[in-house]
Amino acid sequence: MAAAAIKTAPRLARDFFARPALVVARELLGARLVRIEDGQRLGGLITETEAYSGEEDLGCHCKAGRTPRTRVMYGPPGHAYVYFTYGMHWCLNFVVEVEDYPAAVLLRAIQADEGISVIASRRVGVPSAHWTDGPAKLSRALHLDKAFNGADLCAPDAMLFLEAGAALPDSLVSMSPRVGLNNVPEPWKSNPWRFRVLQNATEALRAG
DNA sequence: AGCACGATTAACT
DNA sequence: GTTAATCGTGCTC
Repeated sequence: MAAAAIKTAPRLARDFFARPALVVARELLGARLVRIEDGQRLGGLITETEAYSGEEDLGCHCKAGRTPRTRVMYGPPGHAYVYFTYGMHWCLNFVVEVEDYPAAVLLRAIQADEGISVIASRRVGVPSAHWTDGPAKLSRALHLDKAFNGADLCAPDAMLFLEAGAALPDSLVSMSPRVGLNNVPEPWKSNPWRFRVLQNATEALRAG
């Protein structure tokens, strides 16, 4: 797809994020993630998210309460929470709900369509279908790391932000348990707080 | 100071 | 299906 065919849309503002994590996670599907690097737009349409909300959610990092790592999740909504895991991976979240209540939406996959040549250079040897189909993969593709932890997504000069997309009907969305919570007790392990755009719908998104 | 584990990925068998 | 890579984080001693 030619870059010229991509239309910019209104940015998602703070009030979009200041809602329950489950609502934000669902509505982010179809929205556009944009990261400005060296004056160039990198990004794509969001196809998979997960919701994490509250200290009582034992799948959430904030089950440990306020710590140096979780500090930004207790801050105001509309900021990035970027954490490091497995000794080598960065994962991007968006802080949601209200200040002093820890909640975030994990970005698990995007359909990249801007800055493709830059993304390709970071994913040498990997088929394009797998460039950004995992939380750590998309962070690597867009060069997102701890430098973005706490970044305000709603600032006028933000280098990382979201743009509104077309609303997706429920028929194109699947809900399932969150990934990677194998040692987390029920019911949090099985709560269907993972949201995905169905495969065939992803193709439709790509076509526009 | 030491330890076990992790909101993952890629490369195996 | 299994497992190594690799180190920050939060917990225990």
